[in-house]
Amino acid sequence: MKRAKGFLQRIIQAIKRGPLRMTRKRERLLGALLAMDRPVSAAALRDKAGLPESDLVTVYRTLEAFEGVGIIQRIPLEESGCLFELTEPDDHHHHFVCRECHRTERLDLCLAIELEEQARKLGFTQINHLMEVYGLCEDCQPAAASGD
Amino acid sequence: MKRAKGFLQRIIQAIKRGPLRMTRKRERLLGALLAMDRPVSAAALRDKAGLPESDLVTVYRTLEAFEGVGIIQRIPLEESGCLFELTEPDDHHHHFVCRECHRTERLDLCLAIELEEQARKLGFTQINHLMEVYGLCEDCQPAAASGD
DNA sequence: GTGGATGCAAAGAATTTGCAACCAA
DNA sequence: TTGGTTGCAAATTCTTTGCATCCAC
Repeated sequence: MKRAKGFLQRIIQAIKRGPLRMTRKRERLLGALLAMDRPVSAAALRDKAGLPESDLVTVYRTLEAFEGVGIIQRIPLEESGCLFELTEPDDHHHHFVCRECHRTERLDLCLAIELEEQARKLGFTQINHLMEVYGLCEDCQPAAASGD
Repeated sequence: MKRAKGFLQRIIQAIKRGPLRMTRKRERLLGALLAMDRPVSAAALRDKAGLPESDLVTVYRTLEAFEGVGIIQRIPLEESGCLFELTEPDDHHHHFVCRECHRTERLDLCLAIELEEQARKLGFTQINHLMEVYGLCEDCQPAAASGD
């Protein structure tokens, strides 16, 4: 999943286009997101960015701000919580998520067109959809014991 | 969405088949679920069943038990929380959910086969998937004011 | 009688909010 | 200077847990 060259530039542009400001913390968070290049939880991101525990609030606020300019996508986990992924503004896609280690793989199957059509027929507007696949990845298989 | 005649009987059988017991509270909750015949939150179910506020714990425990025998399906909401729906044991389907009033409509489109195949290819096991469509239903449209 | 069910209180996780101090543009 | 950003503490929401008591089978 190597990023295109101008990715970071486009992201910074997207941020500065709005009323948002680029601060040192945001740079670090952005750097960490780019370095990891995979969806992470808010806490994991904070750690990777080298921010102290108390800064979880800043992480959430930053992610929310970034989500607002379309460069962060939120991936709900099966039970609770979610992961955040740095994406190009119009790159819609879903994921396979390991429910154990949270490793994710990109999923390029989507029913957006059909779902929105059906939803509109039912009278819905401002339609949005969610689709994620959960399972145990190769590294998290239960030790194949007796027969469980 | 009228239920088949023997629905309640099959449900009670499913419950008694396991180590579960039918108690007065469970009967009331089951009755409320049947009466509403649509997905509801734990709190709404408690109210509909006429149980006191303090019984939310019992509602959650009951729903968890029922989920275990396959007669309850959980529908995650867009932001947080979820709805619970009474279903026949093998009736897999998804939903359109109004993010405002939580009204839901059944969605009979599903990519289960494709998703599981792709997931297996990636080395995943114990695969599960989630797909829900959110929007504003007819009754919850924003008053079409100026141009917002 | 026995083991599952319930009541009450309290814990828990993830995320959000309020407000004063701070700093990027 | 100005208004977005951050720090700290605390609140919120939804859900789960512990444990003594209760009741269905």
